[in-house]
Amino acid sequence: MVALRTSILPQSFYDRDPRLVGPDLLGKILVRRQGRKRLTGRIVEVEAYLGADDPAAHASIGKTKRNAVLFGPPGFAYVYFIYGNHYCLNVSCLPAGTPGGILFRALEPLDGMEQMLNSRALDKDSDLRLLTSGPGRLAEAFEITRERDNGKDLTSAKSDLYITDDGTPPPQVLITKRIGITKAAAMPLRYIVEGNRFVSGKAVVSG
DNA sequence: GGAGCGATGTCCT
DNA sequence: GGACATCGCTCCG
Repeated sequence: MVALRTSILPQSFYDRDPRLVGPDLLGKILVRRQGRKRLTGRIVEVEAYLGADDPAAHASIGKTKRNAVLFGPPGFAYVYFIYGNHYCLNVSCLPAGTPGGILFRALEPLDGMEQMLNSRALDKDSDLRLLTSGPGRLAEAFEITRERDNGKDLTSAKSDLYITDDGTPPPQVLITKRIGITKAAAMPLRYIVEGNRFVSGKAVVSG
């Protein structure tokens, strides 16, 4: 392994249309810092959610107490609770006043897998895709909750949750329809790393 | 391996 | 009161 320079993605990275931020996030690394230890995972699947023109987006109904982070400055965590069971992590995009965000749907686990297994209540010989393939799963593996993380600055080294670029070359990106929504289901706003086995849903068979 | 479905809390109308 | 950016378990083939 070549030693690569790792840096936190700055606010300017997120101060763009989610359709540009989404594909650029693939290959970057989500980091949860817990004292000396870290949980990390490479981002392999995200979805873009827009504003008033995207009926599937939480922001489409206008600013509410719940979705306020999406209307704030770029680079902040929007965490919501869904189906009575699961948290989902997003990052805000575009300048304050203009809503938009990216939903994190799958990671390839790197560091701290033992703790992720524990958080997910899985045993050691489980399929590792069960750790972080799916928005609810990755949130649970990284112990992400609304109470703890909503509104957190993901561009600050002071945060215990942030996203880094370790210099890995950009992956081959595949664009598809979004998953698990009923409105605006045809919009091509899902971005995945082609062929990566940690992408959620059906295994992507190459060749 | 794939379709069907229940669980379960929060938000908004 | 209904919808919901999910998951894991059944049941069927």
